[in-house]
Amino acid sequence: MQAKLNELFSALSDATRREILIMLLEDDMAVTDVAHPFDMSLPAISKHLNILSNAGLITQERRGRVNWCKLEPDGLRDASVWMLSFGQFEIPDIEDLERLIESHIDLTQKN
Amino acid sequence: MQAKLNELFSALSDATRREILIMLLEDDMAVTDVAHPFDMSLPAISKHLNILSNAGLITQERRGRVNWCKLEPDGLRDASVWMLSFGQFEIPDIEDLERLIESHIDLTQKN
DNA sequence: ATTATATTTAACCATATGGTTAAGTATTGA
DNA sequence: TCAATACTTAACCATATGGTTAAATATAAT
Repeated sequence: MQAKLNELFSALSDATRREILIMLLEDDMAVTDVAHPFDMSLPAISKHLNILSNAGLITQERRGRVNWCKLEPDGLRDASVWMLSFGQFEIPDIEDLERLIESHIDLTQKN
Repeated sequence: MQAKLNELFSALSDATRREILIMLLEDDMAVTDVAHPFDMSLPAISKHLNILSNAGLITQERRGRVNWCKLEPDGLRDASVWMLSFGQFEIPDIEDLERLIESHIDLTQKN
């Protein structure tokens, strides 16, 4: 359990990886397409995707030469259970939430 | 924002630090007392506490020679907002939640 | 004044992390 | 069959992380 949480929170602690997750909210993507918006080499992105896979946040399915990346919807569960059971955070301001959701949408549309 | 989230998730990615947070749910504690249950030097714990402070998860208040550590109730807010806005995790099984909360209680009582 | 307590700072170490480039491996298209 | 595409693997590098011990600092107690 602790090891799993370490992996999960650690995977979430990198901004590139969080952006990848948000991109995958829209749709499944090939590795090359995930890499496209980033100023970073393909192997670097490949590593990030492995980290997200190992944390259970995405799955990858190879079809031909394309490796399709998709969100694992249950991936955040353990982390969210921990945070809820910890129970010390405020119910977030609904406007914060809306602002952030919109910023995700801006992000996925600016490409 | 991204830097703040990096710091937050990164602070949460260590099991020692998560345990410290859970201990502080019970009550404010002096650094030495925080260190007590861990098989780790005092300077190591001191570093962990700094990381938690910088992430905004705890505050420290020096009174005399004792540095009192207390939970910062709003500390998890940004992280929880991000996770909620991401919105892809299941509402956790209520039994998972109860089991975990009890495990926190066990933890704080076994001392 | 001296000593004990509570904690931090400094210097160090091993391993982990996040990036790079270059080379390797399948698969697809011409 | 040959070349292009879509990756992954390997080797490397700089910096970060999480621990250590030893020394320094500040307060409290004797």
